[in-house]
Amino acid sequence: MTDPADSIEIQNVVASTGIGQELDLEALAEDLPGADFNPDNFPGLVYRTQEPKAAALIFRSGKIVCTGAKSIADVHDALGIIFEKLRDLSIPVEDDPNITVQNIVSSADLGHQLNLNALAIGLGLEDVEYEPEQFPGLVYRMDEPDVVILLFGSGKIVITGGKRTDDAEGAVEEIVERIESLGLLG
Amino acid sequence: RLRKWQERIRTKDAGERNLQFALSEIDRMASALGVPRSVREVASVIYRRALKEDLIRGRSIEGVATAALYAACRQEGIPRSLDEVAEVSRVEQKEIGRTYRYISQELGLELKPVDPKQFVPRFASALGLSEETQAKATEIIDVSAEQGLLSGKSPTGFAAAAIYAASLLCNEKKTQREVADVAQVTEVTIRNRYQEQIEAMGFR
DNA sequence: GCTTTAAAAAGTAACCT
DNA sequence: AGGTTACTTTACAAAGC
Repeated sequence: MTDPADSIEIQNVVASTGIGQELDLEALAEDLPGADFNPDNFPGLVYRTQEPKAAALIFRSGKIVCTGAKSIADVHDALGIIFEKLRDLSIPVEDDPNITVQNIVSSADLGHQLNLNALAIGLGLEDVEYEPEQFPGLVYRMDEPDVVILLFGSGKIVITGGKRTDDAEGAVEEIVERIESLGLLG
Repeated sequence: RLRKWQERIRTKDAGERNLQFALSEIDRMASALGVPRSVREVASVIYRRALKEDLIRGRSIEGVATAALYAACRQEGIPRSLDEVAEVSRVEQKEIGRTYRYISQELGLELKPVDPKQFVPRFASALGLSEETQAKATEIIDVSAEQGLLSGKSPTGFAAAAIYAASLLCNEKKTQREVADVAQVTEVTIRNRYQEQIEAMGFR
C-alpha cells in the first residue's frame, strides 16, 4: 500500500521579492549576459539561472519574480545568484531581501484510475469543472487547504495555488478521503 | 431632470436593442445549426437569466448568446460541439468555452458532462448509417465507458470512434476520414479511440 | 482583460517523414 | 502510420497598456 502523499513532487515554485532599488533595465540588459528584454512585449527583463534552473522577471521598480524552481531552497539559491550578479554590477541590493512564495505547483499519483464522470457528480457539480471537450482534467477547487486540484483519469493529479509546502500534503489527504468516501477510489 | 429622464429612456432602449440583437443572434445560430425551436427558447431563457444576473459585464453579447445556445443544446440532450457552435458564431471557440464555464457556474446550471451517445443519431444519420449500426455504436460507447475508457476523452472523438467501429461490424463501412469530417475530429483521434474500444469489446 | 515566466497532468491537433 | 512540437487547463507575482 503506497501512500499517495509519498508521490508528491514539487514541480514549480513562484516567488516575489525586491532589491529596494530602481533599475535601468536597458543598461542591465547590456551588462547581464543572456538577459532578454523586449519592453514592447513585456515590461520585465527575463534572466535565467542554470543551477538551480529558474527564470527571473526583473522590473524597473526593482521588484523581481522568480519562477521555475523545484523547491523553496532553489528559489532562494537562484535569487541569491541574481542578487550577487547585480552587486557585481555595482547595483546596491538590500542585505537580505524578503522573499515571498506566491504559488507552489505539485504533482502526485493517487495510484488508481479515476472515473471522472462519476467524480464530477460525486464531488458536486457546483464545485467542479469537468469539460473533457476542452481539457482532459477535472478541476476541483478546495477550500481547506485553499488550492486547486486537477484530477486525471490515470489517477495522476496536479495541486496548484498553495503557498506552503504542506498544502499539497493536506490537499492529497483531503481529496483521497473525499474520493474514498464516495467509493470511487479503486 | 429632463436629461435624466431622457437618459433612462436611452439606456432602456439600448438595453432593449441589445437584448433583441442577442435573441436574433441566438435565432440565427440555432437555424444554422439546425436545432429545434424549443432549444432556442431555452437558450433565450438562459441569456435573459445571465442578463438579469449581470453576467454580461466585461463580456461580449455575442459571446454570452453563443454560450447560452451551447448550454441550451446540452441541457436539452442534443449537444453541439464547441467546434460546431464556433463555426456559426463570430466569437472564437476558446472564448465560447470560457463564457460557457462562467455562466454555467454563475447560474448554477449544473450540466452533466456531455454523453458521447448523444452525438450518435446526428453523426450516424449524416453518414447515412442504419438504426442497427447506431445501436451498435451506442453499445460500444456503453461498454467502453463502463470499463473506464471515457475519462478525460473528448465526447465527439469517443462517439466518432464508436461509429467507425460499428460501421465496420455492421458491414456499412465508412472511412475514418468520412467519420472524422462529420464529427470534426482527426483520423488520429478516431484511430486511437477505436483501438481501445475494440479491445474493450473483446474483439481483436 | 492582455502581455511574460515556469511546471505538471493527458488529450487533441498540425505538420513532417 | 509514426514522431515531434505545440496548444488546451490550473495558480501566481511583476508593470503597463
